[in-house]
Amino acid sequence: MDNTDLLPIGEIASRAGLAPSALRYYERRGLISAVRTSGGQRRYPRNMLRRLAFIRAAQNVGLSLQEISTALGTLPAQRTPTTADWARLSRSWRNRLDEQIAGLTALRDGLTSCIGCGCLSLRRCRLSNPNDKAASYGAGARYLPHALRRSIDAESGQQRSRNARSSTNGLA
Amino acid sequence: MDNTDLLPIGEIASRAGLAPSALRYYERRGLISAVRTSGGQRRYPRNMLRRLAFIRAAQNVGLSLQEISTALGTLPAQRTPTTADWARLSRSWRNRLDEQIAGLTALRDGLTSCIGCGCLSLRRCRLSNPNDKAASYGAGARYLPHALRRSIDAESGQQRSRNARSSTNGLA
DNA sequence: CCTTGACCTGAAGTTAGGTTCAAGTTACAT
DNA sequence: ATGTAACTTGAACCTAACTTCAGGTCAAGG
Repeated sequence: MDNTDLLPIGEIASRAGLAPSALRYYERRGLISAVRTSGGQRRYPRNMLRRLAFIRAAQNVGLSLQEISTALGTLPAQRTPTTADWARLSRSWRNRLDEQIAGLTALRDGLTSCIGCGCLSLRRCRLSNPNDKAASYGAGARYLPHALRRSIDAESGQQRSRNARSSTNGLA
Repeated sequence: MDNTDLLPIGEIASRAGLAPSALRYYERRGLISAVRTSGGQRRYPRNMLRRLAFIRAAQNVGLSLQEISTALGTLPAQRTPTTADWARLSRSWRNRLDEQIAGLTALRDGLTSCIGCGCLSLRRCRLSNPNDKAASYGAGARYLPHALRRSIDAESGQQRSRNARSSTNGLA
């Protein structure tokens, strides 16, 4: 029951439902660490499973490894995190999930009315472009979860350079 | 009002809220096409905006370009798609969104109870690994939208090759 | 005619989150 | 002592959905 039992990477990976390569990758990214045997092999304490579980749960909520890394950084450095520590970290997920759910619900409802009226991609449709006015579209999409969002006000920007304002009409 | 007014790529892109490079990319992927001027420049009819709106809406629902491409392939080849055509395509999105919403809701509710009991990553938590048994985790995750899912039963597989069965216990 | 902004192509680069490979080393059961 | 499964590393590769770049062409106003 003492934590002197250290597990090799394959064992930990298997129990966490991850590939060993993923654990090495996480280590490179600074999300986890391991002690080493004299021969250089990684050994993990059992509570690493908690950390890995947290990482997976966070990913499922839609957080990037970057965000997860930041969150993990707020854990106490020298003592083993308590359940309260983990709970604190996961508390903020709720809002995120609420937002995601709200966004998808809005999208669904918009879609439903579109199907009802057959207006998809015609004027007055929340899901799509008005007939001739640019990009007022996407009103619903703003509520979408980050991982689901594409091409709307993303930092990879779709009309940020030249040709943003083309000619006949602007951004409406 | 006749569709002899053909728009250049910058114009169409701007109105659709996309980058010209995205349109060229879609063309390479076979999602759209364009007529060309004698000089080889692309010209798009106005109703291309519908198609682009569809593509964006579909992406927002979480479909990949591959899936969208398949869907577009079911449109009538020689006539201009009607609103009914577009509505048919988008009808199936509803189920998808319903599933996504249900999945996120389940995840949120699981999270809420986890926060309540402080059990995150301990036994009996729907969001995380049981203390010592591998990967029964993910039950909730299966309901997650494709774009949000990672590392659970994805085709990029996390323990599919060797070391799937490590030692002390299997997949539970 | 001439300028200039928009357009063309193919190839390469980008980000995220890993996986796969090659070549070599370690750990442990027998 | 030894066989072999599991481990090590760095580098290259992977998918998706694009963007960026280089080098060159087109279109339209004046």
